[in-house]
Amino acid sequence: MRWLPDAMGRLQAAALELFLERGYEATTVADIAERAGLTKRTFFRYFADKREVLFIGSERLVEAFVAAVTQAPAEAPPLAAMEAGLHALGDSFTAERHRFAAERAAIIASSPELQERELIKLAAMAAAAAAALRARGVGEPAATLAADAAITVFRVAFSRWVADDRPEGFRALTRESLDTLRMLAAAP
Amino acid sequence: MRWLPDAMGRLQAAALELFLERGYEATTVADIAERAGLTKRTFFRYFADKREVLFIGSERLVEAFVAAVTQAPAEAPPLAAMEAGLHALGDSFTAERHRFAAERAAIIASSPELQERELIKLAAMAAAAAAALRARGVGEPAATLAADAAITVFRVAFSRWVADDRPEGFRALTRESLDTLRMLAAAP
DNA sequence: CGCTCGATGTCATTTAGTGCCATCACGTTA
DNA sequence: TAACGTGATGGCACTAAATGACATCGAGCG
Repeated sequence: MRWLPDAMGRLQAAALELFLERGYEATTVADIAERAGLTKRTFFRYFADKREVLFIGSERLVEAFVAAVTQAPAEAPPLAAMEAGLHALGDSFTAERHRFAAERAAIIASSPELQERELIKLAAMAAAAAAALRARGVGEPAATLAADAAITVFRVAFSRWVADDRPEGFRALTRESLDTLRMLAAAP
Repeated sequence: MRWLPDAMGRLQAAALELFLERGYEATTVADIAERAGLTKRTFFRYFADKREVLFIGSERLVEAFVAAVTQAPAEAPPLAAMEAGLHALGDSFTAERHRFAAERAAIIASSPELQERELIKLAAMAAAAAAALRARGVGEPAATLAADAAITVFRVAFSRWVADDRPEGFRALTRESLDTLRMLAAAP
């Protein structure tokens, strides 16, 4: 299997299969590499560590988010700009990807180690979003607060989207969550 | 040093010293145990893993938070109850503990591994806070959103408190951050 | 004194992760 | 066509985290 194309993709697919079959902790990196027809050493050339095989590509989400925030109308208040970013993210969560997203989410939910990694990825997204807000002239701590709040909205919307058997549109879920947050903040 | 009292405290002190001297990654568990006059095996009896030596005791913060939320006036809206919880937390961050908190925060900031652990501890606190809100009759997703927003406020307030050479009161910082969040949510 | 029990030590083992160098397949060039 | 260079992969050795099984120590108690 050496020299077959798409070694990284094969490793990702093998990892997903094995995590679903035996669980994350019961799967060794050597197992994954073997199923992909490669070796442990090669696995660590593509992924910084065992968890990363489930998270690679998250930079593209961050880029999409930041781009949408940057392009939002200059007059848009911080949370409105964040909403634009969230909707850009939503474009990645289509009906076709729902099955994969749900499987991946189930694996992550089964392991604290993986939850940690997910949290730091979301924190990185929040940091990038806060930087984009600052570039729009938003000061601190407003930028950090708005960015973190937006990521919270994203987490809530995403978990609802994943849990739903009949996935509704992601946009509607984010709008609902954001509205709820606004109501909470408006309460005396 | 075997049978000397407070093995756990000695391990924590040794770890903090070594992390400050050499950095977290350059310190092995064997190093810590040796300085504490114990062995690696004993370290892992007190702490689930190497990172946990910096985080043990966080359950007490969670308890204080939850207790304050539970005891808040029944009519208090969700974010007001969260504010009560945050102020209860603030009681733990006194001027005497400022030095320790700053050193600990600097160590955590130096290592992604430790940041991951901190994030999951905060997530656990948010989950407990959300459960406390639900017990007060708050529905979902409002409970999760309010709890996560409160933790965001806490993070902002805490980082400002730590960074400050002349530590102001923690209460004032949380109130400011919460007010900023309310303003953001109120913007069109 | 001898016993029991909790805390600690010792040893072996698995696995994640990394550095170093060898090897392979492929394209380029002479 | 043969030599060469290059990027991807394998092989091997090594460190350190983490865990299980079992031995040992020290203190209190009858």
